[in-house]
Amino acid sequence: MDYKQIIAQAIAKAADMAADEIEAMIEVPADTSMGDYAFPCFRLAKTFRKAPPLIAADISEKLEIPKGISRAEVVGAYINFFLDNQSFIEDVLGDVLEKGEEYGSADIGKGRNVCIDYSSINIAKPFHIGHLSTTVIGSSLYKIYNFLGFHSIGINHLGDWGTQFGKLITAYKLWGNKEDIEKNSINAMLELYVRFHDEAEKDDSLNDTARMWFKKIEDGDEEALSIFNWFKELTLKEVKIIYDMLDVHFDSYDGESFYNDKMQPVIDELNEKHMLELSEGAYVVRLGDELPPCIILKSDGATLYSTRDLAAAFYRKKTYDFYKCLYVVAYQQDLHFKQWFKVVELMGYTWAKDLEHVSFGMVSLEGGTLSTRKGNVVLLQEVLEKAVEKTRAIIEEKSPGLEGKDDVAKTVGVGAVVFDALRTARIKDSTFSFERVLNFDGETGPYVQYTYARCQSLKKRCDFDFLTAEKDWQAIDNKEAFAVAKLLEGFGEVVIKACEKNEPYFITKHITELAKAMNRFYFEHRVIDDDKAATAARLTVAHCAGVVIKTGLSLIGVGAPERM
RNA sequence: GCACCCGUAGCUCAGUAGGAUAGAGCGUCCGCCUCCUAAGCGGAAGGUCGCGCGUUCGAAUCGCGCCGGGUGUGCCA
Repeated sequence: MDYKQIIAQAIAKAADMAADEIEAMIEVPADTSMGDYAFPCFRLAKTFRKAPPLIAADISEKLEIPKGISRAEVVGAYINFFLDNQSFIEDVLGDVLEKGEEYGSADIGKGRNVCIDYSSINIAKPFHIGHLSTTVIGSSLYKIYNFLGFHSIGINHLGDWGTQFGKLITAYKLWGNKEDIEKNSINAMLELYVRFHDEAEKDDSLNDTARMWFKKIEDGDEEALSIFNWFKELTLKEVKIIYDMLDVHFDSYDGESFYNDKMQPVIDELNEKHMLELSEGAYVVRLGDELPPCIILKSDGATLYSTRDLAAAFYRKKTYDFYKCLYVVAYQQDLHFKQWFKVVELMGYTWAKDLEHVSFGMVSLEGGTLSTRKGNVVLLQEVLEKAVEKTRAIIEEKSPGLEGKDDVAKTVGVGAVVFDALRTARIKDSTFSFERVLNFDGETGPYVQYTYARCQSLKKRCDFDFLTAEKDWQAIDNKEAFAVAKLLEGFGEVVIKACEKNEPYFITKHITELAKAMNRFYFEHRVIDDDKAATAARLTVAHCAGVVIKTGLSLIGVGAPERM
């Protein structure tokens, strides 16, 4: 089934060259009218001392057309290869039928653990659209790695440490009340936090009180800890609602507080290795001319996030013996990760190369940057609710008789938001817009889901078992079915590429293309008619497209409704 | 100042281990439901691939230099 390889062998034989060398030169033409595979002869000009078009003609003449290829055609310096459409379609569909939802999966990660640090929310802070990227990218990677045989470990590295919690307790003791917090949860905490900052500007002694409360947390004071843990519990409870909506899961919630007692051994080791240097009152590790030094201990002796990240990395290596450890964190922290990765390397650990910062771009609002404290935020829950609401309205308009409207509205609405967040390369900045997220036309989540529902609907309309029925493959010997088959065939490679580059959008793009091809097929060819064998063949196309669309959607964390 | 990232159609983006006339969606305009879901399909218009020089048979893609935007740049995370 590896056509590239088959073609390479044939060319190699004709040109008397090494097959692997040839294979690396074979490409896929941008335009399918120029074939399915192409071999450019430009680079052979030097070795053969002939003009490229002549070389192409010579090779073509000696070429034995391999099985599965219908013809080879010389165009200028290119030899273009055309697949035998019918046998190709049959092969691919057969493969999808056989493997089902496993189609595209692999076992390249067998026995390997991959830690994925994503979402990593802050306690007592609302979940806004700025947290969407890390959450859905991380969650998608979690699924992609699992699909390829790895064992993913999802880690929500909670932001549950720091003086802000001293501030929060101070504010709570002064102005808060239990009922309000229980009732309004994060909103109430945020209000207290904002009020603290307002009041502290007038009365600096509040900051001292806050430091005192944080010290109490550190010292394990019972009252301080109980308030702190209560805040933590309420925050997680509220955020869990969003994670459930998004179908996002974690295997660990070990965050900053968890590593509080695990930093000293790292500091000791740095000391033993004579890597710590006292500089301007702080202890730092020098990283050479390329990078600024990494601060390990502040001049007051306190630790920093680098220290905590180091401790966490050692803990994860020891606990999970990871093959890779990914950090799905915005690009603002590029330097920070480069620095402490370098520290691990300088400590002599070769696994430093397995640490990877999966960075992504910023989300801003039309009115400027996001700021929790200034109230310039769009809450994710609000976005999801609006999307579901809008979907609900569309359903009432287009399919008023639909069963399970609420479930479908949820799957489609939430899917639209997630799909939108995973539609481009991670690194791109984006400006959040309700207009775009709530547009369900064109290359969107609902479009792909709609195509899936269409495929399912076709199957329901068929009154015999098309899977076991005899099929007339000639009925799908057309360019639309061929286009679907090619995209089905390319799916596995795309998943691997998405994994290698940690880019879920490769999958988003591919299933969008597949949906387009499927819709074209649907439009051009009546699927169900009186000819049973032909109907069975055409339904197989729809069925296989549906299988792969569903798998693809699930890998980016989007559901596939059976009808919509 | 220095480092990193980005710059492709009105907008949002693909395409960047060099390859054949630079692609898609949105928006705009024009068509297609007595027929399997029109959240669909087809078509039109729309581009000095930020600019210049270089490497190459060939550059949106590689190198150098600019310009524009973003991020970061020692005790926040």
